This record gives sequence, structure tokens and C-alpha cells, in this order.
Amino acid sequence: MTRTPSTRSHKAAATPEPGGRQLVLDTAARLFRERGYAGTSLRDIAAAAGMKAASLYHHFDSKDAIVGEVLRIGVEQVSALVEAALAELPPDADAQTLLRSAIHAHLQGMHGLQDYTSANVRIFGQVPAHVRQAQVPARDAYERRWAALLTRCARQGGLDRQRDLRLARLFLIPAMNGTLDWFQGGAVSLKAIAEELAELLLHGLLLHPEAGTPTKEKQR
Amino acid sequence: MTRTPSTRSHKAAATPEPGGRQLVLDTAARLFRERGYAGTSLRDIAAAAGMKAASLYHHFDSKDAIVGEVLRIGVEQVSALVEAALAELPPDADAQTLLRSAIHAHLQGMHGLQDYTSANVRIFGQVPAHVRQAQVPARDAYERRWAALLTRCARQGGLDRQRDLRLARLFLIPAMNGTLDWFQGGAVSLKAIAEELAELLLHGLLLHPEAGTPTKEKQR
DNA sequence: GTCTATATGCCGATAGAC
DNA sequence: GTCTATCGGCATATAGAC
Repeated sequence: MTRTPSTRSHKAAATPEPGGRQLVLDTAARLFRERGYAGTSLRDIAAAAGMKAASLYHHFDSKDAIVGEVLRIGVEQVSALVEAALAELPPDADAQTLLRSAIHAHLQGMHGLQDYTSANVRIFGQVPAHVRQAQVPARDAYERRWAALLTRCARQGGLDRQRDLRLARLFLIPAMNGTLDWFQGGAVSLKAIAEELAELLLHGLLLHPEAGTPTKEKQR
Repeated sequence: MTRTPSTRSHKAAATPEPGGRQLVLDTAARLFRERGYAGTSLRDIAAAAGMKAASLYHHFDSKDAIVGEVLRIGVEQVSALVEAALAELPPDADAQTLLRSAIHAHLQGMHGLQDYTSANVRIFGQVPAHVRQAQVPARDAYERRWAALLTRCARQGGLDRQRDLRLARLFLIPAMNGTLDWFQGGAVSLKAIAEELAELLLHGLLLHPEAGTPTKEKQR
């Protein structure tokens, strides 16, 4: 990672204080997430960042350039979170552990402190076609990451070979992203939601006759 | 249902030919679905309907009134489709049949000839807050219909009582709606997708040891 | 029921001073 | 790097003729 030298900051922190370009991006991500793409004007972003609309053009060429960067960072962040979560697991982790960890990481990316990933999920369908098209490669790469994860689960053994892993992925990702529309940090935690989704994805709603009274009961 | 008398049509059909208000709604639903809420101007709707923007105000009070009606009809139509599909089933239909039929009906509502349901799914998150809020009761009623269906599946027996039916529903509906973003009528049919989703929801990805070589093998 | 003409306002973007 | 001022365009909505 290259670090942009700050002219008058004596602390070369790993997390540079948000000023200038970074402040614009953070503000834009938050407003896009809250109000959508068309509902967020450059005047809104500038006002929330403590400047005037014309000043934004010193940092970016256009509104599309801003939203494109926000979208790109959104995928980058959630992808890094999922990668880091999987890296902490042992190489022989079972399917249940793999899915629960990856799903939890994805949910954390959307409901965490930063707004880039949630903004991406929310406004991707609203941006102009050419902006959306520019983001397709990054999104495809992230989807391929999940496809690889499901394939790894299948290699790990135990998966029903009649199931269509592609369809499973196409169902899973919107199911995760949909939490943005209903999860408000209520009674159930994000971790519990991730666990339930992983459980549902692997075992389904039906009761398994052979697992009537397993040796280690799941505590909840 | 009240039938609006058409002035110069000799056929009082159950499906009145789209003219005037109905034509405006059909056109608006199609454009909203294709271009989103903010991406569809009243000029666009009027031009596609063969009139001028000012003429729209003879049929509706505002753009919000148009989009509100489109959203309402969208829920009404998909709800009627699901209800009709369930009404065709025997009272003792098993969970697999219930879910497959309901999911198929919901998918047909989104990918069928009419654009209201797909427009609803697409633009619901884009409309002004007060328009969205007015649609919440209709959406809630539809969600309750699915909650009742899952409860019926549980009463039918065989469902794991450890599973959270509310979470299952909150995962299922976005998984269905997400097909709008990837299904293009390719190799797999909508019916096959519905079947696979029902199968996944009930059985999960894991292989069931007790069902290794069942009496009737699923043909595919 | 549809039209022309227009009111009114916000949008993204630019010019140029400091 | 931020500002004031403004341009040109498109948005919703209205007035009033036909």
C-alpha cells in the first residue's frame, strides 16, 4: 500500500484523518447509502463535507467519477473482509464453518461502520448504465470468490451433488444483501443471522431423521 | 369489479383495451421497470404513451400518484398469482408442493408479460419516502401471506423446529426477487429455478445420508 | 381529453477570483 | 484548494385554448 504523504501532519498514521478527497468519498458513500443515487446531489455531498459544490471538482471530474469510486471501494472492502475471515480458518475447515464465517464477514461489511459496501448494494441498480458497466468486472470477481468457496465446500465432502451450486450462489447473495432492508440491530445479532443463514443453506428447513438427538446439541 | 364503459367499443371485454388511464399505467410500469424511478420522466411516459406530458395530469395528480398506483398494482398482481396457485393445490399438499408452487407463482409475476410486479421490486427502494411509506401496508400483507404459508408447511409436519421461519422468509423473498438481476430466460426455465429454490430451502445443500438411494430417483 | 406555452426550481458542470 | 457567480438543461407542474 502506498501512503499519500500529508503535508502538515506529523503523525503518519495508517488511517489518515479524513480530509479533502477522502472526506468527500466518505461523505458521498454515507449519503448515497441513505438517500440513493438520484436523491443525492453534488450540493448535498459538498454541504455535508463542509464545502461548496464547485470544490468537489478539484478532487473528482464528475459525479459519475465519485459514485464509481464509492462503488469500487465497496466491493474492495467486503471482498477483503471475507478473504480475511477465511484466512483465519484452518485449511480443513468444514462447510458449516466456511459458510458461517464468509456470510458473517459479508454481513459485517454491509452493516459495519463504513458505508461503502452498503452504498454499493443499495445504489448499484440506480446509477447510469455506463457507471454500472464499469463495475461489472469487480462484481464478477467477487461472485467468483463465492463460487470458489461453494466449490471448496463441495470438495470438503457431504454436499448433495444434485444441487446446483451456481443457483445456490445466486440465491445466497441477494439473501445476504436483503438484510439491509430489514435488519436494524434488534434482538438477534448479525452473527446469529449469519449462523441461521448458513444452517438453512446447508440443512434446509426440514428435520433430519438421522439427526434426531445428536451427540452435541446445538445451544441457543 | 366495476367496468369502465368505453365510449366507442362494441366489445365489453374483461380485458379492456389499454386507452387513457390504463395505457398510462401500463407504459409507466414498463418504463419504471426498465429505467428506474428517477430515470423515467413524465415526458418519457407521455411520449411512450403517445401523448404530451401535460395530458398525464388529466388522469393523475402527480408523478407520485402514478408511481404509487404502479406499486400498488404490482403487489396486488403477484399476490393474486400466488393465491391462485395455492388454491389449485389439495388441502393436504405437502411442504415441497406448497413452496414450489408459491415460489413459481412469485417468479412468474416478476418475469411475466406485465411489468407492475417487476417494477415494484426494482424501484421500491428509489421512490420518495412518503410514497414508499404508503406502500408498506400492502407489502406487509404480502409478507404475512408468506409467513402463513411457512407456518402451514410447519403444521404439515417434518420441519425442523429449531429453524427460524421469520428469518427463512426474510432470506427467501430477496432470493426470489434477485432473479430479476440475473435471469434472462436461458437454459434453465423459471419452473426449474422455482423447483431448485424450494428444494434448497427445504433440504439444503448437504447430502442426506438416509436418502442415499431413494425409491423414486429425481429425474433431471 | 389533449394540446401549446410557460412558470419555477434543482441539477451537473464551468469560469475565474483569491 | 475553496470560493462566488452563472450557464444550459431538464425536471414537475400549471394555465388556458381547442
